[in-house]
Formats: sequence, C-alpha cells, structure tokens
Amino acid sequence: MPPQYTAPPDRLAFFELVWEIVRQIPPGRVSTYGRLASYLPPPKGMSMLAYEARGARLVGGAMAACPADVPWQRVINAQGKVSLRSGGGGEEQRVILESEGVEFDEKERVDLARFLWEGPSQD
DNA sequence: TCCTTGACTCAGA
DNA sequence: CTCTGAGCCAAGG
Repeated sequence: MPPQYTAPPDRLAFFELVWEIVRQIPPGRVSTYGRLASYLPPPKGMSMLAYEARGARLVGGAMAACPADVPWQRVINAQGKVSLRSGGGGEEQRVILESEGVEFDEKERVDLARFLWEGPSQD
C-alpha cells in the first residue's frame, strides 16, 4: 500500500490515482502522460479545461514523486520518447523498457501504434 | 506577493 | 523530422 500522508492535499490524492493507473500498465507496454490524465477525473477544484491543459504535467509531477512500486518507466511523452528528467536518467528508462520488450528506433522513439497501452478497461 | 520553474502538448515553420 | 513559441496552473523561494 502507498505511504500514509497526514495532510493529503487533493493534489496528492490525484497522484495516488495516477500511480494506481500506472501500476496497471503491463510489462512491454507504455502510455503517455496526457493519455493517463484522460483516464482520470480532474482533481477537486480544477476545471475540466484547466485539467486538459495541466493534466499531462500533473501526471509528470506524480511520476516525479512516485513510490518505488510504480513502473514509472512505462510512462513516456506523447511523442513516443522518454522525457528528460531534471538530472538525466532517461537512459536507464530506455534500458528497462527494452528489457521488457519495448523496441526503440534509431531516434530513441517508441512506436506508440504497437506498444501503447490500450487503457485501464482493457484488462 | 512576485517571479521562476516544471518527467507536457499542439501548431506552425 | 527537428526546432520554437505559446498555453496552462500550482508549488516553492
């Protein structure tokens, strides 16, 4: 179970929802920040319009703070590439995904048509 | 309180 | 295909 937060803001509650979704992504599949955001409802107090614009970044924020049991490596950007983190480390992400069966082309890009996770309802 | 920054995305050149 | 700029909202210094 995720760690307990004594004073969980809505943002943190949203993070937990993101982690829950990410945990459902099977090995060998990837998803994008914006797509994951579309699976979730906007955090309380945020308008749908604002959420569509901010959602992807919120998911990114959730990844930045995700627990160890979350397969954050399966989340990439809408361009099919690994997002550069603040201190690098994208190289490691690519290696992990390759070990799971995800293929990268010469431009270090994933073919989303083949490896994109269909969604939480796919099961 | 103002200013900077951010694991994003889309459209245009 | 790659590079830029704009849009968007919240957190932290």
